[in-house]
Amino acid sequence: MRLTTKGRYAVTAMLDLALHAGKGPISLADISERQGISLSYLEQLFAKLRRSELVRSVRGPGGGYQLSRDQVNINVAEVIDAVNESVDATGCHGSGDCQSGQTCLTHHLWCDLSNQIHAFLSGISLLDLVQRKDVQQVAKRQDRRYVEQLIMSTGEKTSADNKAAV
Amino acid sequence: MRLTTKGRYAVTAMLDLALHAGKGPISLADISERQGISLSYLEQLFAKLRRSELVRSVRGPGGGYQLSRDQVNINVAEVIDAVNESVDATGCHGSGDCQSGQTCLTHHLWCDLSNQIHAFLSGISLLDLVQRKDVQQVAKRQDRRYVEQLIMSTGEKTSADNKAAV
DNA sequence: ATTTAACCTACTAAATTAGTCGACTACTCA
DNA sequence: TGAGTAGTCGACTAATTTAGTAGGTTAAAT
Repeated sequence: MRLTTKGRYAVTAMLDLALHAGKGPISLADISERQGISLSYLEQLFAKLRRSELVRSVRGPGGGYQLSRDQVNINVAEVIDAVNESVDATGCHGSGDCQSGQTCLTHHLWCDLSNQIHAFLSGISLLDLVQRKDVQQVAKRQDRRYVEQLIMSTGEKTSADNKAAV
Repeated sequence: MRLTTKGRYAVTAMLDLALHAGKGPISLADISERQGISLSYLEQLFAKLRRSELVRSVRGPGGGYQLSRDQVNINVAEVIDAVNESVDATGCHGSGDCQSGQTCLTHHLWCDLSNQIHAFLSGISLLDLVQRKDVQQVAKRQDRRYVEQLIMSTGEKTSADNKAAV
């Protein structure tokens, strides 16, 4: 079982998408900015998320990504699975041939744990997360920071060319 | 959070110790043989288990390791913590400074998951495992194999004094 | 004294993570 | 039509961790 920044980044990015849903496609550059994840790394993760049909992409200017399903129908376990190839805690991926073809002493323990974790994570949808108070607070802080940054940079570049107000 | 062979090996080895308790100290060579874990690697793991005071060692011939506490008072989470430095699922180790000093969007989610996993694993003692049917069956198979191997090797040595076979 | 087995340190190969870089393609808008 | 935006793709890299090796030292039993 591995639960590293990879899976965490994926869930965070998907949650960012969920939080900004209904405003058209969200670019990876925006997510990168808001969540502090490198753009190129996000590209890799979203390639997998797209293959798992969790997101849809729109190319060209104004393009980006959108959730391909309703927020209530995407759970955290799916997202992690998509980038991490499973939250399995066994070494034999559940097959039971852990010790030279036979089950090891603790095989069933890890199976139980895997089920436990999977049950927990698959019981949490993106909608659940979006509705959490702590998530909303952090999102608010991030959006504020994001807009400030935008004004700063556009102010420096061109004073008139101001396309995004939010 | 990492749950790899490292933590699994540690739990397996501790369970082996629990299963063969009351027969004096168990050598790492025996555990290595029965559980298919490299001796040198076991040494590293047991150095940590000893530092965490989960096992006591006896040096010299007939020496080995013993559980330092009653089986019912050692749980799986402790064992993993001892070798793995925690089953924490957050990237910030619970401190909440995940995104440049502030909590990231999904911080609380990973805290919840960590608690969930910890609660599950700390609720399982070595005694619980020893009493499980599936564990007893695997242990029986391993002991049988171990005795067979022992007879084989001693029989070959005394007859022709050749130490390398199998 | 010899053997056994814990103890300790340092090294290594392989895998994985977390990224970078550069080129290319699809699309929009002026 | 062409400039610019943003996804797509593949290859490459640095750092970290895992899993395991190797070699020696120390304590105890016979």
